[in-house]
Amino acid sequence: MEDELSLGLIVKESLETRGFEVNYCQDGRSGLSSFKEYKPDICLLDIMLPIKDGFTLAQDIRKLDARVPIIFITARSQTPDVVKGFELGANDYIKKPFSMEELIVRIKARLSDNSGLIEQQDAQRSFVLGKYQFNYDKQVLDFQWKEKKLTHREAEILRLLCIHRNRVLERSLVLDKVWGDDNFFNARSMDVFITKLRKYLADDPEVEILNVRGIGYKITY
Amino acid sequence: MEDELSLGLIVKESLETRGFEVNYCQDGRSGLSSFKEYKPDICLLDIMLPIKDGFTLAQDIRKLDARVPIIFITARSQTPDVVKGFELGANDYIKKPFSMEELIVRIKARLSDNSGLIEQQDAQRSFVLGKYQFNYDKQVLDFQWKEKKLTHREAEILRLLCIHRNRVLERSLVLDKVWGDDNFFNARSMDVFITKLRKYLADDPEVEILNVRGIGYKITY
DNA sequence: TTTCTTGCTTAACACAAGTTAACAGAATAT
DNA sequence: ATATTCTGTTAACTTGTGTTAAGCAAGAAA
Repeated sequence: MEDELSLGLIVKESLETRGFEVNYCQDGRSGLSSFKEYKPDICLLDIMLPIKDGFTLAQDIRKLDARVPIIFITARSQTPDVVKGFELGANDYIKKPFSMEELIVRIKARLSDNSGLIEQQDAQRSFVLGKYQFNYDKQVLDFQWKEKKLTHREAEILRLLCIHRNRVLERSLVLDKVWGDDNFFNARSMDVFITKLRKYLADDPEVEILNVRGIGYKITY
Repeated sequence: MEDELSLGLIVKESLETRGFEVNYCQDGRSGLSSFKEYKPDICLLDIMLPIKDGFTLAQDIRKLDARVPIIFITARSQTPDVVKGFELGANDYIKKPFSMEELIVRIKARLSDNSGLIEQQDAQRSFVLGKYQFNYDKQVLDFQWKEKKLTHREAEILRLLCIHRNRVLERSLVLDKVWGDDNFFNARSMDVFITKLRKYLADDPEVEILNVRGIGYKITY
């Protein structure tokens, strides 16, 4: 959805070259009906559009979809315009002239915002360790019929180990992620947790938490 | 976290004038330790910082927290710098010179990205918890044929837990939202409510309220 | 070997949270 | 007006969790 025929077409074609599917409209009214029809993943709007301006279009789109990312791409670079853009629910505001590379990283940034929570859920939350089954959310470690309840700390450390299966997990990374502070005492505390986890995992000799002296730990299974 | 003493201070003071709480660091290393200590809602980084540059700092922060918004504010406006910034996980990239108004709307835009889903869920008033059905407005918890009436307090706490499903719900947040005051006695009172809720939810072992020592509770189902 | 460092293990400890019951005030019923 | 029930708070005691310390074991360096 762009104004100047030439620039709009250039953007459209550049994006298509990089694998984006683009719906290009030359005025605000057709922009809105195109939005309704195609339900795009993201909207790039100019402000100065014929028939219905970009600000109004953004408002209309927001009424239909509170979450779709809206980026203004416009020559109107005055602060009040930028502020208005954001206040109408835009997620970014790019001033002309701009480079295609910058436009693309900004598009990707806004696309990935919305998948943020999904990504988080993607982060693995359940693991099979040899004959054990570990569920991070429930904080339980199952072995055959018996179930061992883990504390939050235990579960966090075990999850970090599992995510780094067969690779070295640095002590400092665990300390920063779990304790938020890498100091001597927390490091000693972590030793204690490693001992506990090894005890819990002792029933299957295939599963081992190996030490990498001076660096960290590595789980193998 | 800024470089030029003067500009950084101006930004800090402008933001404070508008009610933001600002932690200003003059080099990358202190920026990182300040991040660990204060867990800010958003990070504004310059690229050219003494000791540890802003790109590296951004990477370090991303390792600790995959979701906190990071905005680069910098004089380095070349496209490759912008691209690098976004690739390291930045959420916006503002080029100097900029207006405070623009900075503020961009900060707000990034802050609201992350709270978007939470806000939306804040409105949720009815939940399915494993085999239970919980209606916040009616203050009832249904299990199969039987219906348990909840008190207002019980319903409020259960709702907060549900909204934060599989995430840790901080004690202080509950105390502030439900009691309006986070003190020792209210905290003990909250313990009693947690015990009650666990009893009510005991019929489905899939539903559990887990404790996270020193922080709060997490419901899983 | 000796010496130094790093990691392992156990136990004691402090404090956070769990449980139960008694209590007090408010709301409701008699 | 009085009794009863409901709701939330307070208290006392128990249990759970994470930290600290101390001694020992294993590796690396001298």
